[in-house]
Amino acid sequence: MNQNVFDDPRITAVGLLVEAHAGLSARFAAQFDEHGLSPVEFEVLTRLARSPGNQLRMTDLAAQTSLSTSGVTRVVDRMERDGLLTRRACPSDRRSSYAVVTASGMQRLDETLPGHLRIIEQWFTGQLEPEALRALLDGLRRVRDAVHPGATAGSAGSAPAEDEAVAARH
Amino acid sequence: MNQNVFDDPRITAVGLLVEAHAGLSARFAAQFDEHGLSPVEFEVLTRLARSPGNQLRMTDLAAQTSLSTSGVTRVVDRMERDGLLTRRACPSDRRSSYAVVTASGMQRLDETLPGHLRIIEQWFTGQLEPEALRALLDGLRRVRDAVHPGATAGSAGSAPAEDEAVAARH
DNA sequence: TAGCTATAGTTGCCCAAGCAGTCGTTGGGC
DNA sequence: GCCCAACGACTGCTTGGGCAACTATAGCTA
Repeated sequence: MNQNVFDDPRITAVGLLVEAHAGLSARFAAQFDEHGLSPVEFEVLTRLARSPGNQLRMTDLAAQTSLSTSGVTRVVDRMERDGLLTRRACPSDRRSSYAVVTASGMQRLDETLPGHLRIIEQWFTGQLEPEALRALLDGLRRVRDAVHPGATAGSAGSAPAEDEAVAARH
Repeated sequence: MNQNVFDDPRITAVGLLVEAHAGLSARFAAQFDEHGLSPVEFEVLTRLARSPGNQLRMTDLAAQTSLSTSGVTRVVDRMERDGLLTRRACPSDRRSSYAVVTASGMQRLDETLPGHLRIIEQWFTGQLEPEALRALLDGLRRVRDAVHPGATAGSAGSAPAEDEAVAARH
């Protein structure tokens, strides 16, 4: 077999993206863990916290996260059990329910966020000069726009503001 | 709560990285699936195929992939069942065994790789002019070097050729 | 208003993977 | 040569998450 295939610059490029992502994710996970949160829980918490009223319908939450609706049901189960979230009935549609961040949940998030930002700074954004960082982010944005975050977010319809979120604005 | 925290450029930066990665991963997974492979299986196959003799000891394979040793045991189980791999006893150390790619495994890989490269080209490298791509990869490399892929790979010792790619060095 | 279809959420079942414990093997110290 | 700590692989147990089936509600159409 053509051994050189694996030296193809395209393979290398993907390798870099994957490794950078994996490395950062590991750092994040370790810090979340210090605050008793899993990566998904942190994601859920931020998504809710940035939404009006600190709440979101289960489906919308699923659309904004990396989870399926059944996945959301279970994460919310756990987080409700841990007191970070509550379910609240939707007055206008009895099928729907909101996941709402509790005071305790907000507090947990407040405790976690500063460290999280520090880690991003330390291992990601702070690694590059402003100009190089800008170039990196521009590139990522173009790739992101191409592959469409639809895979992850793409909640068509009711999602506010075209989504975005852990995403990008522009 | 300070709503603006979520507009922090650091959060946005991470969002871009995560979404670009997730979007690409989804495309890859879909194409792998067309060839009856999961992402892990593809990773295992490439790692072995690029190693001398198309083989690697279980532990080294684990070190080069995103899996634990027990994870490797099971993936290799499945792939052996499917005829893509075989286990071979290590003559010099009876504790170790090699995972070896079979002819059928190599063929599967050959069928899969061209499409994979095409997808990388189409959604990633081909999205940017050469200069912008170079800048993106430089940035990724610096971040990767900082977070050390050690978290994912870190196979000290016997790993061949300093590797690269989805891997890590020293 | 009766009926039909689409939607929101939950649950049963399954699978993939990690951790920790086990067993056999090895190699160094003496 | 003997002993013991370290190592390589595998297995039991548990956890997280997806898909598909199911229930209840909405809302359109006639």
